[in-house]
Amino acid sequence: MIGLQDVARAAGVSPATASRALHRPDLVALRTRERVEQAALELGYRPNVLARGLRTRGSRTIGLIVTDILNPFHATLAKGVQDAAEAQGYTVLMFNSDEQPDKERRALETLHGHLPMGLIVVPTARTRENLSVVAGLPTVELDRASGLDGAHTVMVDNVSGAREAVAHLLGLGHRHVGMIVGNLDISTARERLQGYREALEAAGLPYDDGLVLPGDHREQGGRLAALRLLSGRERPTALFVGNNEMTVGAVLAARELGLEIPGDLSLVGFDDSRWAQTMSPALSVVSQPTYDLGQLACQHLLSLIAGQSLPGSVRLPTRMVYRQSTAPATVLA
Amino acid sequence: MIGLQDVARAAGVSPATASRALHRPDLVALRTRERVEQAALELGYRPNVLARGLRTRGSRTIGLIVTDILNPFHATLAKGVQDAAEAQGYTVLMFNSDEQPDKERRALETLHGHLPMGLIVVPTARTRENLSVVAGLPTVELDRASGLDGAHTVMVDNVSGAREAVAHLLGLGHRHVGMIVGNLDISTARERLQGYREALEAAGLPYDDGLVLPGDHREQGGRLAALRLLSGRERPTALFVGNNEMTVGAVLAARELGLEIPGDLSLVGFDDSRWAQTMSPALSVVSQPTYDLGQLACQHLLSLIAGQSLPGSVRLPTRMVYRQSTAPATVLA
DNA sequence: TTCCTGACTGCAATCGATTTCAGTGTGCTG
DNA sequence: CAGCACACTGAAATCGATTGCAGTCAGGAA
Repeated sequence: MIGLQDVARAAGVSPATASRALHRPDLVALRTRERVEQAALELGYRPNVLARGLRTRGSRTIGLIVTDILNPFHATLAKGVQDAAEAQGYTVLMFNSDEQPDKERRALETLHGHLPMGLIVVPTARTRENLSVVAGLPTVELDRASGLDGAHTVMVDNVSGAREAVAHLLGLGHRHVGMIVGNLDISTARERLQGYREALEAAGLPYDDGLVLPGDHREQGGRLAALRLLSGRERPTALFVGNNEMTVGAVLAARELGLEIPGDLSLVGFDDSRWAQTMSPALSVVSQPTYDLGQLACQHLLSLIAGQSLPGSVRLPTRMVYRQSTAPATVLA
Repeated sequence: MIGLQDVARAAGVSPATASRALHRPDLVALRTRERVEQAALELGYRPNVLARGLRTRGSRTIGLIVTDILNPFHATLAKGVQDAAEAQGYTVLMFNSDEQPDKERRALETLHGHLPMGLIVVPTARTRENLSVVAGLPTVELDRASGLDGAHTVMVDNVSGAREAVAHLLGLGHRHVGMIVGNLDISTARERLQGYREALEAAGLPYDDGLVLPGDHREQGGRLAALRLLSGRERPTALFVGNNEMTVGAVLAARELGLEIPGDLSLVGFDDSRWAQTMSPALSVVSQPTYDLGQLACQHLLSLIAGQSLPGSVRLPTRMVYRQSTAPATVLA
């Protein structure tokens, strides 16, 4: 490995000068600097990030923990974060928590040893406690809020997104609108449920516990919840599903039960995706600016690292996308 | 930050002994070791990976470069790699090349500074040259072969997968089977084309240049290629598409042209996915053991790092999945 | 000429963990 | 009782880059 030593020797200067030439150009005579730069180039010098990080306690590295990289939503978040980080010369250490607090904790511990300069995390149910592992590290919570006091969060406006979706269904005349909600330990689930309730209230309809079922944010959980919800005697004629994977499950459940969409069942999902566009009928969804969310979180974090003080919480708007999975309620009277 | 110094002081020993106690237990008296372990636990000691890596030149870190994390195929590869790495206590530094040799090169340079112990890369068109940046580093090529001599590769059997898909279409009576092939600088594209040719040959049919169009591995490229292929006078009655994203494009193109699948056009894609299963008609595909591919590549790399010598190339089989996007050719006479 | 200033440069310490080498002390053998 | 081997432990060097401090030198002022 080519070290700064080698560059210095080749340029006929001390390592100290070589170091300064490369990143504090104003402190070095022009001709010296040129010699060093030339030597560095010729030798293909790459600074040893470990040594530098050790000395400066600044690794130009940030940590990212998402809950499920296989979920395109999270993959897109990750891409947004990475692109923004790379643009500023930062490297991202990415981990998966698989929604498991234990894995999240281990990821945090591993991360801690790498001395990252900041952290972006999509919280799990126990992030609030887990974050003590990296206490003091600038941290941004992405997509969800752990509930930690004074935390910086970058999220979408879940309440109004959900409200709009449910209002749309109610506007079509549906009176039994079910919801598959997700794990209520997680802020997005709570907020989307809140939006659902607000829409009902605005329409003067009562909130019915029996129409709201939790899922586990995965396809299987969505499918099971939908099967139960749609097999009851008073089956809902419309369904609002709280995340993308569970929506797949709900579609599969409807097919299993022989329910036509949107004829027998109107469906709206939260978060858009490739399959939501290509399936038939194409799915109406609450679309999120996912990539922007990731980028913004990263920029926010980098500002934080730079010592700027920023508003604690950022909300991006969602956008309702109308496709073919919703239809007016048939009047059975 | 709690350092080894602190642990040593708390345990009343020298840093040297503390270090040994934690990872060379046989060299330290039992009681000393216990004191150190206790102190480490109480103080919440986490080794500084930077310092350790600097000293040992072994960071327990591996690099991973995929071409597009937004593509679920690559996301799945990445998950496989990460899970396998984590199981062995390795941390993964992941980068995206976005299929661009320049970005790949920058990723390699950044990676190099982090002193990873090995590298897994999904090659782009110019990986062969780019790899010189990390010359000497144990490297495994994943999904594709860069063509580098003596490289270790973990791939699927593209030729036989493609052959099987095309043979299926031919078996249904199709005589004009088109292919959207991908960038021929990339080994998977070449191999899948090879399979296409072999299937034609086995059926005694001539190879027709006009039926084979390149795409760029993205949705848009697939769509444009399909539009051209399907707008000609002698339009193919069946289409084999060489990767997942381009297949979406082909489906969209068919819809634009008002072609029914499978009535007017039989379609087989390479690589399965969520949307291939939920779209209607559900898409027949050549399915790949994607997650296994990633895991295997990582295990292979870790063995390499451990100094074992291994077979240079591993091939996993594909599996043809028959769904509803193919039908017998209508006899027009 | 002498002294001073300011622009550069180099020495050496530093970050934290590992590891070589040189002790120290114990117990055992002859 | 002397001598030795062995089991432990600690001092100090090391990895490579950065940086506080001090030194050199040229040019200008007095």
